[in-house]
Amino acid sequence: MPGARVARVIVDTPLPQLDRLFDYAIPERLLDEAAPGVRVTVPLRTAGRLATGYIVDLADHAEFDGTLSKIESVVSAARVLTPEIADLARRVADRSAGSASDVLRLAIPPRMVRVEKAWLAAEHDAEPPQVAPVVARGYRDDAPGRAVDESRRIALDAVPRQARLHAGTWVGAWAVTLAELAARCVASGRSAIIAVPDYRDLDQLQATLGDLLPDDLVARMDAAQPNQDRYRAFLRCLEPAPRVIIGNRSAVYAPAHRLGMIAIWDDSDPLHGEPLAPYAHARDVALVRAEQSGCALVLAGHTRSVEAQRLVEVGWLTSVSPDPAIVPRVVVTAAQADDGTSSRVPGGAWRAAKEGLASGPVLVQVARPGYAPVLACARCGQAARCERCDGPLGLGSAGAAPSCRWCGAIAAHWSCSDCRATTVRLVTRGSARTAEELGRAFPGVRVVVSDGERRVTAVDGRPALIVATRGAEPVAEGGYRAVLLLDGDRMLARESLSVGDDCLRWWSNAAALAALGSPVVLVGVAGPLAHALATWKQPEYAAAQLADRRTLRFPPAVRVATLTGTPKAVTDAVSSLSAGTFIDVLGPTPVESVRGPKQASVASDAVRAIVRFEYAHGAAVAAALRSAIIRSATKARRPRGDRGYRPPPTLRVRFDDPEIS
DNA sequence: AGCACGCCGACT
DNA sequence: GTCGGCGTGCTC
Repeated sequence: MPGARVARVIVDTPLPQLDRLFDYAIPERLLDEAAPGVRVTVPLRTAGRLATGYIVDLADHAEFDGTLSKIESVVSAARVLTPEIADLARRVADRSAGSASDVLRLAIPPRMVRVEKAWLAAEHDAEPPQVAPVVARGYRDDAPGRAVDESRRIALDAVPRQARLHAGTWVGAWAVTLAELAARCVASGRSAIIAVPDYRDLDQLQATLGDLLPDDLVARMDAAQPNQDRYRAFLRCLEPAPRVIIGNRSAVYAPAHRLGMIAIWDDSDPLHGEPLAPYAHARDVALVRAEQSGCALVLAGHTRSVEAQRLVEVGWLTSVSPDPAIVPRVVVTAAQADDGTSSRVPGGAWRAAKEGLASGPVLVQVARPGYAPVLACARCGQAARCERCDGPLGLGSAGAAPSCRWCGAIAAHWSCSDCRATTVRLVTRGSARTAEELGRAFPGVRVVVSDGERRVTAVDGRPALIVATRGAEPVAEGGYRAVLLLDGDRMLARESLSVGDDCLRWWSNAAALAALGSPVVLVGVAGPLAHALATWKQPEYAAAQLADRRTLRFPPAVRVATLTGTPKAVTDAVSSLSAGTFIDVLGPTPVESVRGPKQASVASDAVRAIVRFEYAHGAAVAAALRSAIIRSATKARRPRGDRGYRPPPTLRVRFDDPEIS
C-alpha cells in the first residue's frame, strides 16, 4: 500500500492483555522501509520504553481514535512475518487461549544479524526448479500422491519395510514415501512441510530427500542446530520458490511459498507436543494450517493415533493403507520366569536370535537405558532413593557407584532409610546389563548398545546384537534378521491412560525395522495389544481405544482444558464459562507438590481444575478462558516492594494436556 | 511489566 | 494548605 501512513503492529510481549494489534504512525524517514512483515521497535505507553514487534499490515487510516505514537525504527528489511504465519499464529493462539506473540516466538527464530545481511544481499531466483514427478510406491493407484495433488487430508499407514538409498545407506520406507510426496509437491511448484519427532527421523528423511531433490531445495529446521544455521534455514523458507521444509515440531510454523502439503510423521510421539505456552501440539497446528491454506494434510505412522482415528471416523481424514498389505512376521512368546540368575531370553526368542545372527544383525529392544535402573536395599528390599532429592537410584554402568536418576548426585555412602543396611541389590536390567548378559549367551557375537546417550543411528549388515532402548533403534542395512521385544511387560507396567497406545507404537516402530519375513518376537505380552501387533491392524486398536474413551468421556473423545493457579483465579475462570459450552468440571483440587525431576512452577496454594467440553464448543471455551487470563493478569498484582522474585502467574490454561489423557 | 493518574494521612 | 503513600488502569 504505497503512501500508507499507519502500520498495524503486533508487539512482542508476554502480557496477555497486549495481545492485539496496535496502530502506529509511520514517520517520513521510514516510509520506504515500513513494509508488512518487518521487525520494528515501537514505544509502548511512554516514550523511552521500547518494545519490538512486527508490522502485520499497512493502512491509510488508524482504527484507534487517540493520537498515534510513531514507529521508532525498522530493525531490518527482512520481511520475516508472512501474512500466512501471522494469521496462523492468531488462529493457534485463539484455539489455545494463548498469545499470538507466544506462538511467533516458536515460529520465528532469533535474529542473526550476519546471516540476515548475507541473505538480504544475495539474489534469490524465482525460477521454479525442474523436478520430475514421482509416484509413491507401496500403495495402490498412487493413492497418497493423488491425495496430495488434490489437497486432501489423509491418515497414512506407513509401509513397514526398509529401503536402500543410492549412497547405500538404509532408511525406513516411511521416509521414502514422505520424501516422494514432498518431491511431488515441488514438481508442481509447491512447498511441503514434514515434521518428525527427533533427529534420527530427521537424518533419515534428509538422506532420502537427497536422492530425489537438489540439496538447496531442502531446508532443515532443527531445534538442535546452531542459531545461525537455524535462521539461515528459516530465511530460505521465505524465498519465493518451492522448498521442502523438514524439522521437528516447530517446523509446522515455517513460512512456505505455496504450501502444498503438511505432513506429520508418527503424530502420537510425545515429542510432537509443545512444552512451551500455548502448548499447541504439532498435529493440531497442522490441522489448523491445512484448514487455513487449503493444502494437503498427511498424518503418517506405523500406528494410528487415537486422535487421527477420531478424525477418520468423523470424516475429516481419509485412511490410506499400503496395498498390497505388508505384515511383519510377529511371534508372541510367554516370558521366562525371571529368578534373577537365568537368562531373561525365553527359548523361542533365543532360537530366533541365533538363527538371525547367522545372516545379519538382530535387534533387541529393552525398556530402559543404563545398567541397573532400579536399586533396592539388599536386606529389606526397600527401593533405594537419593538423599538429596528422593529420586530413584540406579547404576549407569557395571562398576559405577549408585547415582540418582533425577538429579545425578552420586550416592557414595548410601544407607537404607528403613533398616540402615548399606548394600544394594539390582532389581531391573537396563540396556547395558542386557547387553552384558546377551554377550555371555552368544559368545563371540558383537554387541552394540544404542540409547539416549550413545546415539547409534545405523548399523551395517554384519551379524551383531543391537541392544536399544525403545525409540533409539538404529536402522539396519537390509533390515534386522530378527527383532526381540524383550521388556513388553515392563513397558506396560507404567500407569497412564495411553500406555497401550505407547507400547504398540514402540513395538510397531521396532517391528518395521525387520527384514521382510524375519521374525519379530514379542515376549511376555498377550491380549488385544499382542493381537494388534501380530495382525498389524493398529487402526483397529486405535478405534477400540477411541470407543473406550467415548464411554468414559476422556480425550480425545472430548477436549479438556487444565486450569492451574490461585484458588480465586481458577474459581473465577470456571464460573465465567457459560452453561452449555462445557460438559463438566473436575476440581478444583490442590496441586500436590510434584515429586519428580521437574518441579512445576506454581504458587504454593495452587489448585487445578479440569474442564471437559465438546469439540464444537472449543472456540467459546477458549475465548472465555482467555478473558479470564487477562482479568487475572490485570487484577491480581503483587506489592511493589519485592522486585526480583517473580511469582508464578495467577492463572495458567493448557488445552488438551497429553499428560492427563 | 512499568508507568501514570488519583484519592487520603503527616508535615513545613 | 500539599507531599507522597500505593490502589487502579492503560499501553496505539
